[in-house]
Amino acid sequence: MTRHLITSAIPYINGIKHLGNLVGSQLPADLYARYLRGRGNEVLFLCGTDEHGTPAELAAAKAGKPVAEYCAEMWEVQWELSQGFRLSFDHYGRSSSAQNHRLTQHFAGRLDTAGLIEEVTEKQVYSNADGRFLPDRYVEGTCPNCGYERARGDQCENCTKQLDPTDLIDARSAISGSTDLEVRETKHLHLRQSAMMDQLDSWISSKSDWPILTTSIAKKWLHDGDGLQDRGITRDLDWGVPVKKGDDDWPGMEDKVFYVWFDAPIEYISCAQEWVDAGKGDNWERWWRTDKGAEDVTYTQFMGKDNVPFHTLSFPATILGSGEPWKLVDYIKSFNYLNYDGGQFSTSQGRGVFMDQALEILPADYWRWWLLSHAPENSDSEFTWDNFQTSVNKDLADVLGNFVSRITKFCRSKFGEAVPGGGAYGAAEQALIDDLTVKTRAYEAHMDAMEIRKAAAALRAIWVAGNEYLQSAAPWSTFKEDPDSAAAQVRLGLNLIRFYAVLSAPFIPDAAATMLAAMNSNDDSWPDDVPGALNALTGEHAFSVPDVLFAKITDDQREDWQARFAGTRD
RNA sequence: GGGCCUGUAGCUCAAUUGGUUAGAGCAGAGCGCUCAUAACGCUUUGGUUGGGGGUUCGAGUCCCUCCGGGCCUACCA
Repeated sequence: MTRHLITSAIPYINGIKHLGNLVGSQLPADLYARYLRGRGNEVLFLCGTDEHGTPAELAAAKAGKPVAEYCAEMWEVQWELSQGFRLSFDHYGRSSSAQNHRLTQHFAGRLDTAGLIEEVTEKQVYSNADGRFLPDRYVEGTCPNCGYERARGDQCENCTKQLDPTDLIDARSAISGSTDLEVRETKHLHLRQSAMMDQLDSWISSKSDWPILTTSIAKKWLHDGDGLQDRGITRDLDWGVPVKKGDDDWPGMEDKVFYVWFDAPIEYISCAQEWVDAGKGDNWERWWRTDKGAEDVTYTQFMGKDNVPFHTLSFPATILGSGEPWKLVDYIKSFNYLNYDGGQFSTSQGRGVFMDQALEILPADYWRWWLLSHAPENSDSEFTWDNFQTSVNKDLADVLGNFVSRITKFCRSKFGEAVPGGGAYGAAEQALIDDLTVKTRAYEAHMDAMEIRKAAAALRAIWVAGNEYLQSAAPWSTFKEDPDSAAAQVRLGLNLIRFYAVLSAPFIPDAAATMLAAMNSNDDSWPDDVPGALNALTGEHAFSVPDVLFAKITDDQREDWQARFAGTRD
């Protein structure tokens, strides 16, 4: 048994996430957590909401609510949805928690003591009408290069020229449209990442087994131009972690907060404290402090590719720079994007399927199966309703669901609703058991390597093997001549259902629970011993015939949903 | 502009990292079965691996070039 700390990138607070967000971090993290728990490992799986920053304030303003209230409500919404998708977090925290405030301030103090914080006076655009400083991309205007009228202050998306907000002609606030802008001086703290470039570089270089997507992004930042740049870690905002050095005030930094990307990853640690404070655990340091028991922890992070720089560089710089023995990440699994029917999912345009809508139309298992078996691991992948309907109907309804249905119903009609005890496994049964042993080990190898699509294919092959066996054993024929042999065949079939329930639980937990319950069993131990697992249910053990596990998606439903989600939300 | 990823059968994806005749699932065709959600099983048709050139005994894999798709580019997060 080993100990695994798993975190998913924490989703931003300003709205309900779409399926692309879900499959990019939380869902695969959950798959891995469930798998490792299933195999008897000790797992701490943490996630939460990322609540600070300009978009949260704007979303709250749009909703007409104080930002704290808005975030609290959205946390509740996201939490409920995560439960709906059966995401098995040990704790779902908040980056706005008191624990995270304290720890963020603690890290800042340590970094300052280590000489890694620099105070820099810089010029930023201030909007008098909005009463706030504007991030570059919240300044809009006409591009001096191409004349595009909606260029942003950081870059013109029409001609891709890099811009400075002061370059824009007729600059205006993207928030209010006000042109009453001025450039003001403001003082900010910078994290001297440049001083840690070599240390980070050698650390990244030691991770030869990480996905190319992860290391190539990190190395690009490390080696591009003059190398890793210092980064501002404070902002002129109201909502966030107040700038302090540990418990002490930071002179000159009153009314400022830490930048969301400084405090958000720290929430991974704070979340473990929240977990303890919520009474769910009793020692968070043994997961996070290598001097207090975390030296044997394997830490895996899951995230979309857009989050990679913060997890490979900024957050490690924070941890290493503190000079304290915090646990560093051991493996980063990053994902490409899921596209929607020929384009991108779009939160702003409401294009695609969002988590709440998905659960309104189908149970979580359908989505989990499709999303995980099509996870965008090597390149962007694409959701289409045709593909979704076909995959779900074929894999879940026909291959797995129908298998459960045919064997339980056959047994009920010939032997009644108890495992028949007659006969004994013969050569054909042994061949199946041997085959399943090989296939199970292959499935485990893919799961261990976090090769999600391959694991899904391996699991499906395990389901298919059951149908192949039933077809060749043909207990409906055997029964006429030799009821005892048919009994053994059916007994193996029923054992397969329990076996499938255990193996499939990481992907489709609800169906797995239904299958296990139908087999009237609590034994969900991982089949390290496949022959033993396929002899677990013995004669006279009562079971029940479950309802249809997976109803098929009809053509009408598919067309309906395709039309409903093509345009804008609502 | 720069960097990275990517292009394989009608569709979604593999290919032990340069090694025999490029494989699966779905869709299509045929056969079988009748326990089952018109489900299952078996057989089978599909490929000039985006185009072109090069290195090599050997290239989907390495190099060059062109074409297409995507992401990132540090103040959105």
